[in-house]
Amino acid sequence: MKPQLQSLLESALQSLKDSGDLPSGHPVEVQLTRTRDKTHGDFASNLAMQLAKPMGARPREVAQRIVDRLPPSDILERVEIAGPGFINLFISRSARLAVITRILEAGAAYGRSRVGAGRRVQVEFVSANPTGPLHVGHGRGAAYGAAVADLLEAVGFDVHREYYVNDAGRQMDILAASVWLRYLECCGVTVPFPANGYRGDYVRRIAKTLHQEHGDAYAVSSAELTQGLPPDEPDGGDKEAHIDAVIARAREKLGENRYRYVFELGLNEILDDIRQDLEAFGVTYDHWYSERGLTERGAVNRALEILREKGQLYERDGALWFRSSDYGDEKDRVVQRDNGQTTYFASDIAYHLEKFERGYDRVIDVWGADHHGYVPRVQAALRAMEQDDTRLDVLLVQFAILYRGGERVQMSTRSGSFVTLRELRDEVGRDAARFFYVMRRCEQHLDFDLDLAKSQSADNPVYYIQYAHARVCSVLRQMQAKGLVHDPEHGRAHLDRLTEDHETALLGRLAHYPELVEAAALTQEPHQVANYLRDLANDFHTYYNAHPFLVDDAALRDARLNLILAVRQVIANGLHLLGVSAPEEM
RNA sequence: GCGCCCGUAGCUCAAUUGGAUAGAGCAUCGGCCUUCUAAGCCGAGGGUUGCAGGUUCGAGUCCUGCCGGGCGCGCCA
Repeated sequence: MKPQLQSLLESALQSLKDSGDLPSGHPVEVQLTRTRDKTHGDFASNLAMQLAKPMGARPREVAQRIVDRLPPSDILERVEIAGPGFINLFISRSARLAVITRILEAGAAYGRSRVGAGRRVQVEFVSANPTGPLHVGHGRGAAYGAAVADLLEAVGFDVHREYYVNDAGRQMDILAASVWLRYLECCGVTVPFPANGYRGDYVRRIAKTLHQEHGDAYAVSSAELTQGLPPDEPDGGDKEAHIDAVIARAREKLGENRYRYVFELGLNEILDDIRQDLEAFGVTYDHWYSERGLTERGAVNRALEILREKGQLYERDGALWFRSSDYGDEKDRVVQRDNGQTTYFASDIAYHLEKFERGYDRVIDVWGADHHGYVPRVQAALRAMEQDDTRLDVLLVQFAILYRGGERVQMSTRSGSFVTLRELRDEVGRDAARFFYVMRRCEQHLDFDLDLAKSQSADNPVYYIQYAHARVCSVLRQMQAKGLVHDPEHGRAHLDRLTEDHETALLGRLAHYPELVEAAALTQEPHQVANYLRDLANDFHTYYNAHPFLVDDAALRDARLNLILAVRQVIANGLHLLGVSAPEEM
C-alpha cells in the first residue's frame, strides 16, 4: 500500500517539475509515514515542508499544489492538508479491506520483500571460544544475530550465517592442559590444578571420556608433572607463567601427536556441544569458519604481507606492529609477538580480508559490547589494505542481566558456576528465551526476568502473543464443534461487512506488517517485530472480547473468520522471524 | 585521564530513525465471565524526555558543554 501511495506523490512531483513549478535537479525523497493519530489520516507526508524553500512558497501552498497534481486513484478516499503543511492521506475502504485477501493468498510469504534482492550479506555471530559451553551472555548474541539474519533474508538479501571458531591460540592450549590434568586425576595422580585452568565440570567429563578410551596410556607421575614448574599464583608465583609451563610440560610428556589428540578431543567435544546447543535454540549456520584453517593455508601471513608491502608494519621490542594509529585507532597494535606467534588480531585481519574478498556487499559482525574497543583497529586494518570498510557493520550487543525472585543472578566464569544457555533454555524454554533476548534494542542493557519468562500469564509478552495465535485456532475448533464450515470465498465476497472500529484497527495493523519487517531488517532492530506482535495481539484480544466471530449471519461470520485467519498468519510469520513457535493450543 | 554506549512515568522499555497532543507493559486503584480459552478485555491516576545552551518550520531524536551509570583502554582471546 505504501509504495502505491509513494508513486502517486512522485508523479505529482514529476508533474510539478514538468511545468517548471519545481526546479529540477533537486532530488527529493518522498517521505511517507504511518500516522499515530487517525484524525491525520492513514499516512502523512512532509513533502511540502521539504519543498517550501526550493519552491519559494509557504508549505501549505506547496501542499495544495502537490495535492492538485495527484493522479486519481481508487485507493485514496480523500486527502487533507493539515498543521504546518502535512499532506494527510486517507485510504479507501476497499483498499483497506484488500489486505486480508493479500495475506491469505501470500501465507507465510506475507511480509517478505525484495528490497535486498541481488545483494549478499554475511552475518557472523556468537563466535564464542570453544573452551566451554555457551553461557547466557552468548545467548543474546545468538538470538539477536539469528533474528537479524532471518530479517535480512525476509527482505530479499542473500544471507550467509557464519560462526568463527577460535580453534587456535593460547586459550585452546589452556583447555587441552586442563583436560589432561583432570585426566591425570582420573588415573589417580594427584595434581595441583592451575589457577588459570578451566574448572568447569565439562572439563572433567571430557577427561573421563579420554580415560575410558585410553586407560592410563596418557598418564605421568605427579613428580614428572610438577618438577621444576614455576610456582602458581596461590604460591606467590605468576599464574600466566605457570599455566604456560604446564602447557609446555604437557607437550613434552605427551609428545606432539598425543598432545594434539587431547587438544582435538577437547575442541571437538565442546564444539559439538555448542553446535547442538545452538541448534536446539533454533540457531543454525551455513559455515563454521576455522581460525586454524586460516593460519594453515597461509591467509594470516598473506594479510600481513599486504600490510608490509604498504609499509604499514614495523618492528619494535622484537615484536611486529601495525600502524593502526594512522587510521584512527588510539595506538598501534601488535600483530606478531616477540615469541614469533601471531596475535588474535592478526587472524582477525586475515579473516576480515577474506570476508571482503568473498565479495559480500555487506559484512555484519555481532559482538559483545565489551569488545567495542576492538572495532577501530579492525576498520583500520581494512582501510590499510585498501578495502572499503564502510561495508562492515559491527553490531554491539550489551549484556543481559538475569533476575530471579527480584534478585540479580550472579555469574562468574572463574568459579565455573556461570549460568549456561542450556540451563536457561531448560528453565524458561526456547520460545521465551528467544523472545526475551530480542525484546530490547541491542545497545540497551537487558534485564532478563526469569520468573516473568516462565510465568504463563498475560504479563509474559511471549505467552500473550502465542495465546492470540492459539485463540484463533481455538475458534476454528469451536466452529467445527458447532458443525459450521468456513467458506473463505464467501467471506472474501463480504469483507465490506467488517465495519467495526476494532476491525478497522486490525486492518491497519496488518497492512503495516511488511513495512515494519523492512524497517526492522534495514536497521537491524528485531525488537520492532517483538513490539509489533504485542500490539497486534492486543488488537486481536480486544476484538475477541468485543465481538463474537461465530455469529449466525454466515456472510459476516465468514468475513470475520477471514480477518482472524489473516491475524493468525501474521502472528505466525512474525514469531517465526524471531525463532519463536506459534502453538495451536495452550 | 581518554574512547564507545546508555539516561524517557514508581519499575522495565517504545517512540515509524527530524514530524503533529511522548506511548505500551508491570505495579496501584475501579469495573467486565449464563456467551468462541478470564493465559483475556475496559477505565483511572502517573512526564520540565538527567541539566544548560545551540541548529530549524519542527528536537526524546542532531551539535556543544556539564552530571550520573555501564563497558573498554595487554606482545590476552
